[in-house]
Amino acid sequence: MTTVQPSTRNRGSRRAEILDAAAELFAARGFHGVSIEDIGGAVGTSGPALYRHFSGKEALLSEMLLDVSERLHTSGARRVTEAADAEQALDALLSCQIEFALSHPALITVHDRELGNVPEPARRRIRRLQRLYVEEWVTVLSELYPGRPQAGLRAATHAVFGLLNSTPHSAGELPPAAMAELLRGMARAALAATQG
Amino acid sequence: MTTVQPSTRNRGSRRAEILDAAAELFAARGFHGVSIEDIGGAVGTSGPALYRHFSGKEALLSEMLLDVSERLHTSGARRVTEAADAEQALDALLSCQIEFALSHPALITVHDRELGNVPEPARRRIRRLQRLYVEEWVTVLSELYPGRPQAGLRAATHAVFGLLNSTPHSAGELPPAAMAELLRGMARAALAATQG
DNA sequence: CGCAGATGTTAGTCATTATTAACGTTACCG
DNA sequence: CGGTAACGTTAATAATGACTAACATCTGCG
Repeated sequence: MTTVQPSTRNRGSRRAEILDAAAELFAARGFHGVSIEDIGGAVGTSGPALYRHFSGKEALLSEMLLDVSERLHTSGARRVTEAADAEQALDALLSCQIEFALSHPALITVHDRELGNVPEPARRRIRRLQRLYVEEWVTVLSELYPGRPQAGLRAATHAVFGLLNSTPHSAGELPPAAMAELLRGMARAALAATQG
Repeated sequence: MTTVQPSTRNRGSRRAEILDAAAELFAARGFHGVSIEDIGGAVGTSGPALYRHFSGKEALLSEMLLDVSERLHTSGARRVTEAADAEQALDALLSCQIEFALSHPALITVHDRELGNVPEPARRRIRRLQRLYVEEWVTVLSELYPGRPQAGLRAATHAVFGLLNSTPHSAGELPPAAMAELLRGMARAALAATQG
């Protein structure tokens, strides 16, 4: 009855659709709280159809987190090299992170909750990308606030991530643009306060 | 063989022990990623022994989250009423939250991840306590920074929670006292930057 | 002593769930 | 046309896991 033209569809669009749906579900109920059947249902197919696109549930999660880590890291890195000075570099990092957090809250949520469920080959790669991303921030901050110990800057970076990623918890309190400006201002001030 | 004196034990100490172990496990692997068997194993008994202390897995989680919400809310409320002015009240709130986050990272983690798995009678109570706690912050902030819209202050409060609760992610980067001071300074600055 | 209560244990039970198997269908390509 | 690749479907299968039942044990108290 409902005949959707299958092969006219964009190549790989199905994979993306599944990843999106899974991200929402994982964010809402946690990796183990979501069944393959749930994910299938969310994209209109039922259950085992997923195995035509992913080798398993863990592989799906792995790909999702790997993609997020890569996007954050590479877009951050690119914008930093384009920046004229440390001040602008920090602005670029803040923009990237805020834009991502506001437009993909589910991905952000899953990204910092579910690493523990990623199996080992991929886990290491994701960790490495996360570490590199943090180091981008620390490098910029070191240049901007010289003389402050790296350990403190690293902790401050994590704290700012926590601040920026709070977005999913305050869903809809403010319009996105206002939220973005609020977060940027708070993050900048928090980082500047890094030294007592 | 290994005979531990059972009834000489502190009354209710077993419950607390179980709650502690469960908090660690839930924080590490998520509610659905932990089995009753796992929790039992973590306290030296095996599996169904838990049902002597809790009516089920969900009840265990409910009690855990209810307790956290209550402790945050009531200790915050008490210290706020003791404060001489809004400035001191904010300091008190910051102290409570930071102390709690640093000393019970697992509880903090579970508290803001697993509300969705709490069944309905308790869910509502926890939500109410959380809302009240946020309102304590917003009230103090309104007094401290008059003229700023409540919606912005609410969003800022959530953002500061995210900042302070980042503790589990930067485990051991800094000694606790230094971490506490760093977080306090960053949070204060972030809140002060609430207005553009 | 002998019972009560608190706390465990092991062996079911029953549902859920990831994954695989076996089997269509549809569209394009030679 | 005929075949093949992409994509789905509905049954198994096999494991896991929450919860219950039936059965100890041990302490303290009358």
